[in-house]
Amino acid sequence: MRRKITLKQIARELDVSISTVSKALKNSKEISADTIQKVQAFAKLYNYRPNNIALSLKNRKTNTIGIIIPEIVHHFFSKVIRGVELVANKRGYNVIIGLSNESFSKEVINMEMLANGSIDGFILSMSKETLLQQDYHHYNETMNQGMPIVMFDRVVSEIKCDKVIVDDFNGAKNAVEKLISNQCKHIALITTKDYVSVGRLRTQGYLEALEDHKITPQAELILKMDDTLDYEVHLEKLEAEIEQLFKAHKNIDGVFAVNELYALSAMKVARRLGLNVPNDIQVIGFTDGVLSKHSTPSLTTVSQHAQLMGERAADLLIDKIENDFETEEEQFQTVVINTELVERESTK
Amino acid sequence: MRRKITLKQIARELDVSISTVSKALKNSKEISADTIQKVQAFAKLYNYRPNNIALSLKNRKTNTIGIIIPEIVHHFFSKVIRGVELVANKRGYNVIIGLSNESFSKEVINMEMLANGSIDGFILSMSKETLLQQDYHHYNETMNQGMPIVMFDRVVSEIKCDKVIVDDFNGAKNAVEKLISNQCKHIALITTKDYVSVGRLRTQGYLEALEDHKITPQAELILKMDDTLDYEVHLEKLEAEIEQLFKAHKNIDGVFAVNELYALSAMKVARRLGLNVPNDIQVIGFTDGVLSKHSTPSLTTVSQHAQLMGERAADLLIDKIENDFETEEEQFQTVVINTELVERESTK
DNA sequence: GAAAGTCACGAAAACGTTTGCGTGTTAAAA
DNA sequence: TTTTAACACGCAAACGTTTTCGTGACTTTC
Repeated sequence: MRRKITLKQIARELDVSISTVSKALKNSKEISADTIQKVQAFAKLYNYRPNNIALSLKNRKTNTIGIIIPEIVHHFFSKVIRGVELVANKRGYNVIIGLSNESFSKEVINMEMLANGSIDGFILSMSKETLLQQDYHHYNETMNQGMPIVMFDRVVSEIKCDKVIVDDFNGAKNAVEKLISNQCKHIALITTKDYVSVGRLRTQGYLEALEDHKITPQAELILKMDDTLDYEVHLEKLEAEIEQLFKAHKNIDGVFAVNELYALSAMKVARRLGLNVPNDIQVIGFTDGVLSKHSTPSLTTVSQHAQLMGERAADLLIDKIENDFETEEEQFQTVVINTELVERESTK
Repeated sequence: MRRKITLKQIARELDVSISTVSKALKNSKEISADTIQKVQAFAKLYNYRPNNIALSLKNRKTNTIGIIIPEIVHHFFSKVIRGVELVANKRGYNVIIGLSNESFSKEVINMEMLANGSIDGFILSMSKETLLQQDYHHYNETMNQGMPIVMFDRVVSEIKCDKVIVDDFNGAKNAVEKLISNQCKHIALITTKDYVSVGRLRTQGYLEALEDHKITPQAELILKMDDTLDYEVHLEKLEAEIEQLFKAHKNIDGVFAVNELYALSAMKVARRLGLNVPNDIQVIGFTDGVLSKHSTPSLTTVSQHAQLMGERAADLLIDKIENDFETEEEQFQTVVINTELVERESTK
């Protein structure tokens, strides 16, 4: 039950000074071979490891990055974390997580908790509440204190920082074009309200795909769900609305949904109405989730490469941290991750 | 771009000593009202916050807990993390994560990286490789250095520490009894090889349920999958084996699977063979996943209350950390989380 | 034999806190 | 006026490192 051994204790035992021990462990040539051997043997015996906290204080560098996300029980975010952890570890960093739970105040509190020396920089995705309130002061304050931030997925142009985003627009456009080339004539869109940037961009992609193919978008074919509440809660409401949509427009033969659950619900409702997927209706979702792969029929989706996003974000952040000799005139990058259409059984 | 302000800087600006500033901020009555007011105003203006690292060094306490898990892209583990984060945050702790990726060496490296002062204690679930190799030296070394460990889910009796586990045995037994009471006469089991303790316990629960009801277990109805490789990879092999099982034993009318994917595969194969779930075959899985809820038919499962496990583990760990005046004669607890049978459409 | 150089090590400062104790100034008590 | 007490503050150590610089003891050089 002995505590971890320190330089001071080694020094006392061996009757040398602390600095001698420190240097000996680093094979400094200031120290005689004899002493080096003696110190290293002793250190090994007692399994000496430098105290990270002391090092952090001395170097003013923690080798730890913070990641703030709205939710962790979510395939997209956990994949991002995996990516972050992967490169962080490879580059000698630890990862500390904070969950905002989609709440503005929890986001602020979490960031303040970590910003006071615990980490060297942030990777974060904005909470819905922050997006709604459009209050970004905490980001700017953090950056003003010299702490770099990399945002991913849910970003906002008002904040000047490095960003990693998915090409939502083209991802959506490609998906809808796929439906069009599969002979769909009446394509419905199931999306979120506009304040979530990704929802807006995906909607735009949908619209442009239609227009490019001389199809006039019909407002009645667009379902905008309010997802402020947890979407599992709104499942019934969602299904009811989709059912209404399908009944009112029996000619719908394609559906593009901006997330996995919406797409699955569409398939479920279709089945309930006696429609076959993909023969009567083809469905494409936008996600990195696990449901798509294992549903029946399995769902064609726009993959976001979440893990890659995490990796890129981590690299971006660590690069910035380690190039502290900043060119003063900050250069911020926005990395765009290309989506990929994964074709499964829900399309022809 | 000014760095965070420190006590020293405040002291210099206000022409007092560092200790005066420190005390003034704490409303010490050693300090005059005037000075307190002056210092606090200045500190507020510059948004002073004590440096966590310095505090950690001084107090020899980081207020951070480490969590080591085999995989994060997994509903069970991410729910556990959520639970841990919830109570950690509530009790003033941060959470730092390490992923072992089911590898022994990564587990060791991660733990060593964190054990050198970065955290006050560990919450962990063993990697499969560690379970296989049965090499537990790193756990014991960590604990010998005075760092408490709480294990969850994948535990092993050889390690003396606090534990949080699921009642795998009774969870499985109840599930199988449910099938029996639903008139199933020939119940198959799809499980993993025995080295994973949870798989073994669930298998035992299955066996005892049968025996309690005077049903003789048949070895041919038990499918033991090798899950050393990522199970998504083995999906095809899994389905093939299940198909073979179903074809060889056409009288199978119930299936108990030790995880979500096995259960889903069973349903899929059943459908392919023209069998109706739940009319011809009833299926129950063991999981906390999201697939069960959204599959068709939705899957009856044994819920593990993953988030609760995380919460209990965090409470246990923090209790131990804060009661450092340990009674020397260590008392370790094992908290058993009861499972719950969530009935959905895959059973009658 | 004196000057210069090498060797092996220690002292001390620094990172940013907290806190016990010492001390100079002023006000109250004798 | 002298003694005592209260007040308001500063000093210094401690947490565990790293690193610059200084220094005493030898060794070499001329």
